[in-house]
Amino acid sequence: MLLSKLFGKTQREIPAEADTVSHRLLLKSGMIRQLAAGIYTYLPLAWRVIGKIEAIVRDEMNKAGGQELSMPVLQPIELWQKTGRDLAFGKGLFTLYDRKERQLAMGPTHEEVITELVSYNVQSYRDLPLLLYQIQTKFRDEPRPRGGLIRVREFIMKDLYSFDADDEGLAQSYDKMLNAYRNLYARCCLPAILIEADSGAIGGKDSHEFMVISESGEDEFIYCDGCKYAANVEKATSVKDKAESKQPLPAEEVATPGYQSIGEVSNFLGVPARQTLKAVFYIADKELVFIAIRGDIEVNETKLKNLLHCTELRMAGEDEIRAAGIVAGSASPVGLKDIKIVADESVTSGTNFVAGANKADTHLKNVNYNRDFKANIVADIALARAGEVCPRCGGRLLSAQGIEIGHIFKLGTFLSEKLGAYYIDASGISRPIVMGCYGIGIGRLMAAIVELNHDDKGIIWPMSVAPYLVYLCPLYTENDEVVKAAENLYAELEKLGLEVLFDDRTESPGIKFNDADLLGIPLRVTVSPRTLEKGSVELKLRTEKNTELVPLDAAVEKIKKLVSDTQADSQFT
RNA sequence: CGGGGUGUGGCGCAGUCGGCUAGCGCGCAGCGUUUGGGACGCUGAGGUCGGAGGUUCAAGUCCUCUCACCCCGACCA
Repeated sequence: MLLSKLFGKTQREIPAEADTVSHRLLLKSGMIRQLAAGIYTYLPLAWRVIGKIEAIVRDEMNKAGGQELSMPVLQPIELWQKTGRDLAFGKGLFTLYDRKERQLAMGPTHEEVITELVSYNVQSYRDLPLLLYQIQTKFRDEPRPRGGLIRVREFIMKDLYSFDADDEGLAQSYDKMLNAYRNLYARCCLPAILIEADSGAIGGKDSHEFMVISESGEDEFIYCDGCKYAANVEKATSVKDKAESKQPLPAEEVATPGYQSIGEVSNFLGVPARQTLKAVFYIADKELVFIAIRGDIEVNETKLKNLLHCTELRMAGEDEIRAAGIVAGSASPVGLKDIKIVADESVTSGTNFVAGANKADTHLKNVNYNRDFKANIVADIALARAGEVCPRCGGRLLSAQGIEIGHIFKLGTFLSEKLGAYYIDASGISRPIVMGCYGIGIGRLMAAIVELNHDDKGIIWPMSVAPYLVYLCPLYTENDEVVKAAENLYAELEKLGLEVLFDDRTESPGIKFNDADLLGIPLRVTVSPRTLEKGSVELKLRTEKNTELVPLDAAVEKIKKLVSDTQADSQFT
């Protein structure tokens, strides 16, 4: 490809709104352009990268036994109503009306469509297992797109759906995908970390995410160096410092004039925060819920939401709390009636807590669970934090910020039951098909690769996904010798099928080198009067600092070797 | 949805107390001189100042409404 003909220009300056590394570099290199919030055009260079990532993903899916197909973007809303997931997605669903006033959803994912399809095509256990996948554009009206390609509203996604006769079959399919994912990330030079995850709106039981550590990521996960434990904060559990466990003392009121927050109250009374109980109020699908949790622990809203089986959960406003007759600042589960109380496990294991008294400027000392109050539900709704103790091995937990580059789910049978996807087993009994689904955001993957492979000069594409492998860079293009040598090289490399970006522009060396670095093409080949004087060309890998002079007649061989060597390397990173 | 911010050529920005023809840098086009890490000179093209309404002799500048985008939060496979 001649650079002079390539559509898309590198930018000297970039829009101020770009704040993540990948967003900046993809804009500066002229590879993407934003059309609206979370909606991007991929220019030719980016599209080549996308194509290469897709090819790797496709290859791994096929190797695992997947069959590719394509499904509609436009999906009747009734299909979503059947599974109830129109509510789970809520406003995240892009919808529109056709001329007959029928409502359609722009597919945010395709479990409904594929399950409907499979229900039609599968009747017998002999038809199972089945792995079907698609690589398509999906739509989600995210409340806040961000980070360039990290979180968008229109995105290319690979989704594979597995269909098995039973849980054991599902476990096998799940393992196959786990394996395929590991391979594919390795091929893309991404050090992906497998973590336990919450399954969110999609439902189901087991779920894992693949994360890549990056400050541009929007997920936090907790992990342990001692063992393999790693989980999204939404899901993570931890062992907290113990509260005291002594003989319960008689409860007594104490005056706490003007002290409301846990910090203030524990300070004033000289009691550690873990010996206090705090009250937090949520509105779960319009119902006010009282949360009792130890003062030093935060509520994990994901756990709470799952526990309450609600679709909408938010913190209650002060007026809503007051309307329920509760004294904000001194709220207490003690003596409370007619309000659902959810207690974190932490409140049941300690003794003699300080809690509110439901009376202004007053708290209660020596409050004990069971004796002084009871909860409707007791469960783990605590947020795990770095520094706490690992639930598996007793080590110290750490936390990291990351980009979610893959999410896999054991769905089970709830979708097949709702959509009538049943099969007849060997003994002639009708059973629901057991499902799994396995997603990867292709564009986000590209952004993640940039996040993890760059320097202050620009992108450093791994050979496996680079838009071109060789950046052919003649200097002093008014020099006929240079042009001739470069054109010969170009022809020979093209003949070998190597993808070459030929910088045929009459620009100064500085501009050419800087563009080469910015675009991140793995191998730069410089031809100039200086190199030709020695009958050579200069080779430089984007990953390396130093350059190497190679005789003209050996150049093609050497380039070929460098390209295939690094490509092979990258598969095992 | 709550909080904060920004909208002026393709990109980055300036524009005072309302004042006359809306500027600068980059990029773009032409010519010439240059050239191993973003050269220089000259010439030139390119603008509904986000939009609507208002105040005024006069609005990029003031007022009202509105739209878009960004950041934090909520939210989010």
